[in-house]
Amino acid sequence: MAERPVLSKWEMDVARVVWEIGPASVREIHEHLSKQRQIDFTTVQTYLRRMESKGYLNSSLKGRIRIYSSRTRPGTVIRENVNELVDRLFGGEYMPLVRHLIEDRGVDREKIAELRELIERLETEQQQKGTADE
Amino acid sequence: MAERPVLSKWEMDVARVVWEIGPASVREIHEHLSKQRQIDFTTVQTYLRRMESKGYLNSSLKGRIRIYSSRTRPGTVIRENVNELVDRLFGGEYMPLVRHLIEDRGVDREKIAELRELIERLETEQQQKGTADE
DNA sequence: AGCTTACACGTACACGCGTACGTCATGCAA
DNA sequence: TTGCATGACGTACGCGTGTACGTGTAAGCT
Repeated sequence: MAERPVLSKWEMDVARVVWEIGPASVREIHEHLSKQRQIDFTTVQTYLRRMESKGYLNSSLKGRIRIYSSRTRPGTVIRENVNELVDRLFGGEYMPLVRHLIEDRGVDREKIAELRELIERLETEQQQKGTADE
Repeated sequence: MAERPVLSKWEMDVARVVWEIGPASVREIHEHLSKQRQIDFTTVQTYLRRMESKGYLNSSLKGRIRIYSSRTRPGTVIRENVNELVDRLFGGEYMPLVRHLIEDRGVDREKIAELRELIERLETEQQQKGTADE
């Protein structure tokens, strides 16, 4: 578990783009981000540089163009961030967050079905582990 | 929905204490926090000052002691933070986060029961709304 | 060959945050 | 009544972050 400095708010957006489009030049990443918000080319460049030095990205020169690629999988970064929030806001317990989410946001039929299916699956997995114990 | 500057990482911890113990002096809050981590009295004082100017706290002098109390309910702040994270990491969709939480952390029997109960309840609520539609 | 464009890279700068010191006033003890 | 303790409040400082400019250089166009 690499001990990385955290990604800042906006760096995270850059990371999301890199995950989405894969290894890419600054320009490509910038173009992608520009669709979502006004942001300067060199600002993106700075983000990428910093993210590389933080260990989140790799880069190499292809000709005179620098290509950045991700060193971290989305799942890892998401987990780190979610854990952080769960610790901070819910004292490390994640069920209250689950509860908050579905109570606060509300669920339609579709989501209920999804949840139902999910716990169905988890229960059978659980049972398999369970039979070993008893 | 007051447009407040966000609470920083550590300010959040202070907020949690204020929510927990209610209106309190700097010293009381500092003592509470000290149990969790080494932190200077005046640092807490600075946090409280800044949090008041951000609109999260009220304060008044009781004699020569300043008493801080919360202007915001935990639910509100939690919601803001969770929304922020859901936007940033999951593009605004909260179900992927629910999924992430229970898949990543795993659930024991107890939690499955809790979930089951929760969606049971939601379903009946849903149904009541549903009958109006059809 | 000279000019323009595109890009890398160093540098900058203001603001927020985490942390704390120093000063001044006030209340209590001797 | 003269200290000492306690607390408020102003101030500071370094680091991270959001943002971008300026300079140098290489590639392509004329």
